Amino acid sequence: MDKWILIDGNSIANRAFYAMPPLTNAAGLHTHAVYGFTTMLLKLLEEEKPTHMLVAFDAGKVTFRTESYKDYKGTRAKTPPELSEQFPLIKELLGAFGIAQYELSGYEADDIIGTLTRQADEAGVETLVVSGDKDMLQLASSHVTIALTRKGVSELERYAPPEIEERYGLKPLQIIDLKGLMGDSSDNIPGIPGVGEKTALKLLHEYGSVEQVLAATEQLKGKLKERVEQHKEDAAMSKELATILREVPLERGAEEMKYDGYEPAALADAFRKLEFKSLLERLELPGEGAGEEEAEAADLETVSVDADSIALLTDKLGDIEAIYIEAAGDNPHHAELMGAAFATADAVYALSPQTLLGEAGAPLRAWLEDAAAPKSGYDMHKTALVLSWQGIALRGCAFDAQLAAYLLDPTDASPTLAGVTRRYGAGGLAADEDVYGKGAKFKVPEDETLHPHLARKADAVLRLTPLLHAQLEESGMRSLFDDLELPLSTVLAGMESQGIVVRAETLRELGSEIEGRITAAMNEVYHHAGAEFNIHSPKQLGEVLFEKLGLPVIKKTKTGYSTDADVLDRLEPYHEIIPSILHYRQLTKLQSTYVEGLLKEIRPETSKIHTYFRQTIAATGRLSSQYPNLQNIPIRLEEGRKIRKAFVPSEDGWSILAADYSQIELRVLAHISGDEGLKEAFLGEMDIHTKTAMDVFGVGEGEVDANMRRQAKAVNFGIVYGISDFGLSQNLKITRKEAASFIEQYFQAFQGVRKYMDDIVAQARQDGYVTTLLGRRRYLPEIKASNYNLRSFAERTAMNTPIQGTAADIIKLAMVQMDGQLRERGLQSRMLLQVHDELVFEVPQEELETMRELVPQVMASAIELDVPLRADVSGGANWYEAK
DNA sequence: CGCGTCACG
DNA sequence: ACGTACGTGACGCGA
Repeated sequence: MDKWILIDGNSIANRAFYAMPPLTNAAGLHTHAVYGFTTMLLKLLEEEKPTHMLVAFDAGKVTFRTESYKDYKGTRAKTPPELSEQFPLIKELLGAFGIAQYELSGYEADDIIGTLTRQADEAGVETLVVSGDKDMLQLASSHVTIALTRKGVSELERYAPPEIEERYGLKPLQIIDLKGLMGDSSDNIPGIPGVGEKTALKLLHEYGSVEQVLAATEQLKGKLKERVEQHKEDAAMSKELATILREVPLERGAEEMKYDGYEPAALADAFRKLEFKSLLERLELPGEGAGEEEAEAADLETVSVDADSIALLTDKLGDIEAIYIEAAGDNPHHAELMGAAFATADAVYALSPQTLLGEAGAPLRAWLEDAAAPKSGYDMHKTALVLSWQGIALRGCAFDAQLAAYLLDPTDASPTLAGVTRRYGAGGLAADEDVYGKGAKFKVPEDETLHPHLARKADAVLRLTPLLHAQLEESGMRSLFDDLELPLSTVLAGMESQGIVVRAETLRELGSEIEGRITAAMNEVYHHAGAEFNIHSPKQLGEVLFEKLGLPVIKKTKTGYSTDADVLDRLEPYHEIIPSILHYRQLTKLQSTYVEGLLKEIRPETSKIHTYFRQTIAATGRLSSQYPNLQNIPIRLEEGRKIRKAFVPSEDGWSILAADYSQIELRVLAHISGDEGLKEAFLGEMDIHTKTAMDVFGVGEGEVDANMRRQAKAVNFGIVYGISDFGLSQNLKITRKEAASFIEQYFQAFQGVRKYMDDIVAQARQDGYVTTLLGRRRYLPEIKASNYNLRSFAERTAMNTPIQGTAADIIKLAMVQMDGQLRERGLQSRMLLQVHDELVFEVPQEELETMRELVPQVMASAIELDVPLRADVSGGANWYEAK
């Protein structure tokens, strides 16, 4: 039995374009419409198993419809360039799938499909028409089903005549009459003004067709009668325009639509070109990664060395340019060394951990520790940590391809080496997943497989190095890389290896205290609810609050009722259960994340926690912290803040010293905007929120009360985030109008800031990216999107990134300088943590005075701005007391 | 594994 | 008419 699928290519591409989040490939080409199209195709192929398939496209602007009605589709907005550039890609992709495509000058896709469905009807072939356009419903018949996209692209709603009857009370052909009466603004089909779907359906249920309605106008009444009489011609013409042509002179027949399945290799090539990694995985290609990469590697001499043959490598230490050291696991403090490869200009050597760590590996280890032996690598930060756990202190890092790739595009977090290699045109490299498997299937392969792969990776680093160097140069980020990020990676590795002592005993004491209070809060909740349930389950909690107790629904999420803290706050007046829930949530968060979570991370031998600061994650240039995250230890609420008591110095008699920048983001804003009022405020060391309150509320310093200052503080936050009246109104629980007036007042007072916000958005639109003070870039392709939400988001990002990113630049500078100072002065004090605007040290008694002076001085002078930078310092026996 | 929630700056 | 504050990471739930 044959089965045809006919797809309206233009309609589906449009749907995919607007339904999918934007996606660009390395070349900056948008690919999300192609992506959406592809997922839909894959799903259709799997579910429908068609024997014939065709995608029809509109051809050109002039069709027989524009000939009869020149305004046809006249109001339709021009296809955005982000979409039109994707049509060639879609057509190429269809080629790779082996799916027929067709377009015919003078006709639209739906006419081609209309003609084919007529043929299908005549031949009695089961057919599915896929489109986003309701007009297609007119083609439905006993053999033809119409699938319309719903929400996304892959979710289809099927309409055969019974479903159309049920939904509209109409026969398929009456869909044409429906549109004739109501028109379609997207195609600029007029219809009868004032007649919408409701009226049109009523008329059709009574009279049956446009013609019959027009013949019976005397029976109509009032305004409706007037309108129909006046627009008889429009209605007739509209019906004509809405009629899909079913007699197009097609030059192709069913034979050309035959679909025999796709060639996996051809499709994989297409996906690779489009950078559809997840789809590539879905294909599950047999022997993937073998073919071309091996051909590529054939020219490469891979020498697998062991303890007996290591001289082959150690004789050539001076020639090594690039290294690649592989470890299994994401957490470098726990990762197991898998192997290593060393690349010279003409050969690559690979070896196993036993060889590297054994007696024979000594010269190699000495070379790794030699600061005078420059080496290029990929993720040297992680490499340094993995090696440090093996007692090897990596030195002489001259280049890091991962770090370079991050600076070149910081929105691509932790790109894989295979991805970077492909993107910068340094030849093919198999993806790790294809060699190692992933998730539960992860397996370290035999050396025969592993060593050539590692060799190719080291070789890829070697070939990437000059390419990435050139790219950095071209983008003006050489100094950012050489003088800041690369040195910082070493500083970070040092901090992480050092670790911070966390007292398990203190955490356990806190934990048992919290435990009792959790039980109490839980019982209160159960008591008020009149039943026991899982409070952690938003689903169950929602049912209790909004169904059982009948509280008003404030906000919904995709999956049901929202029960977040904001909602609960608003529900507080309605029921006594609310404070108990909030308290329960607060306590369980403390217990699971901070007491139990941190306890799991303490190494029993040393009582230390070693976090992993990630340098290539945040799009703004900030660091992030994992395993565990030590950048979000509680402080705002006293109960949580006590967790900090467990963070203590690693030696007796030492202190914890913490220093944090005061208002660094607003000072950065004052500098880059050049706003006079803001600069003056900081030059005079005024309280910035009070100053803002004075200007926004137009009062004197003495008249600013706590509430005004609080509101002004929120305005300042808003300014840094890329303000919107809605966001501010939510935050302050005031009306949008009031928020808007605050913002207007702010911009009146700080006109330099307004100008900065306008200029930075304009600049982002012009250049496609924004930069920080040190030249860090972030690309914002969506700044030109036609979708309002995407564009607004990009605009706020354009305002925020230079501020947050410059603050990140500054504290990174301070860290590198601080590390230098500690060495130069031969101090024993150690830098342990960075929390975005704060640095944490452990300090021996005799250096306390020096450090209390040195740290804020280095932080404040890390860079010179038009306003002073200030850092406040504080010390104590633990992190809690250093406040 | 995605989602909702919440901890931090 | 629409839906928004910026940047992260970890936990528990439930499909």
